[in-house]
Amino acid sequence: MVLSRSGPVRSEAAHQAILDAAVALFAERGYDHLTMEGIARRAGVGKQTIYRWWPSKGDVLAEAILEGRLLGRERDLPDTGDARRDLATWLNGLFTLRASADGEGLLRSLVAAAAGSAETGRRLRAEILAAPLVERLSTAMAGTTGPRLDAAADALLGAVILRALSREEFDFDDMLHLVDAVIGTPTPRR
Amino acid sequence: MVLSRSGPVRSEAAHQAILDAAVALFAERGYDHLTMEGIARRAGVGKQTIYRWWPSKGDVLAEAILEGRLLGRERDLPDTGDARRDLATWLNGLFTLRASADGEGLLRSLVAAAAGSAETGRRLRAEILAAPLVERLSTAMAGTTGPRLDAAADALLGAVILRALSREEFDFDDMLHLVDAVIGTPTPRR
Amino acid sequence: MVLSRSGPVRSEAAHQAILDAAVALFAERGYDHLTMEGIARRAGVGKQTIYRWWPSKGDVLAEAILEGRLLGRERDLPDTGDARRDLATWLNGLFTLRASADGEGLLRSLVAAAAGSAETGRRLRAEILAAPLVERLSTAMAGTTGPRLDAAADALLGAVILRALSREEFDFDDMLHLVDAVIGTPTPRR
Amino acid sequence: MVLSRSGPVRSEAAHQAILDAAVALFAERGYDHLTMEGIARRAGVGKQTIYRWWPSKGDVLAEAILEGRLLGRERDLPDTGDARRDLATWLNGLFTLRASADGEGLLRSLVAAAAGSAETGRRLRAEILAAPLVERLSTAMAGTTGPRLDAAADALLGAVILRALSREEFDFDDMLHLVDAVIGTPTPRR
DNA sequence: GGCTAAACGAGACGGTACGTCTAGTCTTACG
DNA sequence: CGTAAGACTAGACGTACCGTCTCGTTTAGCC
Repeated sequence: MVLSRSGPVRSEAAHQAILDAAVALFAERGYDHLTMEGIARRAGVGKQTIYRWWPSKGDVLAEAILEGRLLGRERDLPDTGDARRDLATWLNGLFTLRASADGEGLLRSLVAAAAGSAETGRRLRAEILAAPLVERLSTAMAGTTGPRLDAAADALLGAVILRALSREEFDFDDMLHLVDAVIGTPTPRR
Repeated sequence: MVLSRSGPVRSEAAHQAILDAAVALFAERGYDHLTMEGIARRAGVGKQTIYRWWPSKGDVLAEAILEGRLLGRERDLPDTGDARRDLATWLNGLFTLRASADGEGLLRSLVAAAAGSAETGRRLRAEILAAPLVERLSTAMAGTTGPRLDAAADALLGAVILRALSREEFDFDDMLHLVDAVIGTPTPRR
Repeated sequence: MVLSRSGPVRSEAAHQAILDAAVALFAERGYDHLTMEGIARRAGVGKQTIYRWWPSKGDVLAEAILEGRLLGRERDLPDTGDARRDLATWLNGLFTLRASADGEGLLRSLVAAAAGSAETGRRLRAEILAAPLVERLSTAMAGTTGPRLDAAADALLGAVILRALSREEFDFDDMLHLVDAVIGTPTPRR
Repeated sequence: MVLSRSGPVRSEAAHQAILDAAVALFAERGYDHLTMEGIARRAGVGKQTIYRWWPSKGDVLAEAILEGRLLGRERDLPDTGDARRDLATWLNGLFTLRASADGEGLLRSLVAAAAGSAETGRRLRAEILAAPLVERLSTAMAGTTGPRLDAAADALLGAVILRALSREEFDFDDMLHLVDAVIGTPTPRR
């Protein structure tokens, strides 16, 4: 028999409003302009209601990512039959993502969030690398599995992150080189 | 002929004290506990003296990195003749770096700094990847050069960064798999 | 016969627990650290149960005063035959009352309560001045009655309150002077 | 020679703006609706600027009283030659003071402030009782001085405070009785 | 050697956000 | 339907830093 306490239950409306607000503000202004106070204001919610359920802004964001509110469609890998180009396209898409307002890269903001919040960090890797990427990569690498496959996935995503952090320009060809370096294309041109 | 103004010149003592303080505080408490006010206090310097020469705390840190005050010795690649193991050792060292005080990873703090400051971002990639790594990698990859070589270097460092952000445990073997995935060791033993 | 309503009736246990808690917290920490939340917590009672029966913390306190839970014994006037000294002793006792915890004067806390709550204000004067003081004063003032007697009582108690608010030190002699000033002792020796 | 520190000096504009704001808000809404945040907002000042110079809202108010911004003119005693009536008039004026907005008595608010802040408490007694009252009282009491005179002054002001706290109605005649009780008018009528 | 001007330490300023606390209302499940 | 529990919106608390702006003091070159 369960020792269930009485009393009101978590408000789903507030829960959703908070996630909505967090995602909207994150997309508009980036991670370090994201504030608990701002989220509460936008969501029409008391600050305490946020602190009651999440310890930090990073964790609010982490839940939003998990629910696919951030990076929702960007995780879809194209499938043209050419895995090499598909991967490069997907990586380029990730690299190119912009937050609408001031052009601050969304990926860079996501990295800032990950650096500041353990939960977001865990999810950044887990969610983005999820099934589709690893699967396609496995095929492209002739059935490689296990730690070696994971390493390859980390290498691809990590390289894109590093490049986003560096603020340099990279184009589609650069992403192709990256894919080649990782899936080990036999004769790299040039 | 120079139109030289009169008056005192930049105080080298203050300059060094600021960098020292910034590095010390960064190592002790990580990037997001690093504050301009704290640096000024520790350095025994007026805040204005910092703002006069650097626009943000990220840029103070960037200069410290450039001068090798951060990651000084960690950038040295061991040379045992086995490039594969040397690279894995070096990557593992980078991954393992801890800030002394509260165990927050130094690499993760560095990433936070890079996410917040363009200058630090530029240098994170440029300084760490500098000559030694790329050179050794080139040898290990049978003379590969150009964008493909850069891609390989990005992949290695990026993967380590991603793994640091994820807060998961990775050991030396995992780093070996990573190196294998990138330099394309022919027959990876599982 | 009374048309009695159905359903549960006011819980006497809760009622008493609330008053007990309020008195205890008031004595420990003074009026402005007294909170509805704290009372509810200490009494093991829902906040709503308090709000259902009292509009403010001041009114909870007011009821406690009425029931003699606060200032219970302090209202007893000594009776040595010397009304002048008896009154001074009683006033001095009132002035000297301390809340146990941090030494904040109980009388001062009571005044804070009275300033914040009409009900407490009413009772502060009515309960403390009640019968014994006025009666003794009447005797001491040779049978004075009516508004003049009330004024004298107000003067005595008010002066003590004012002195408590001022945080200055007053001793027994000062209280004697006060009594003399009000009951009009013929030749005050300096 | 004074060891004076360098650096900016206290802003007189901010200082005055804060006192102005505090007085205005106090008069409008009473002591317990007075907030540091509200003062800062109204004064156009950062909260820290208030906390830098005063430990609590009570102390801000205390300074305002000292400067005569509160109770400025109310401290003037009329002088018609009839000390008894002059005193009653003055006491009645004090009792009758209203804060404009919601009718909460100003004197009661002042008492709340005094109960909460040592500095305000000290000044409530010291400033209001200052010279004029004591002097007039001395005359009215046939040259009485010293502790007995102080006691009489405390009795008058204290009684008015107590009456303000009690929320009962008192009229001019009641104040006359009070004065009579204290200055010892020989034959109190009725 | 006096003058000018910038760099310095110190730190006050108007602000924003923090994370905590309490107010008073509302919701749920129990008895 | 009164209750214990506690979630809700609202907003004040006092603190920490932000980046800017004085202050007076301390150096340089320059006349």
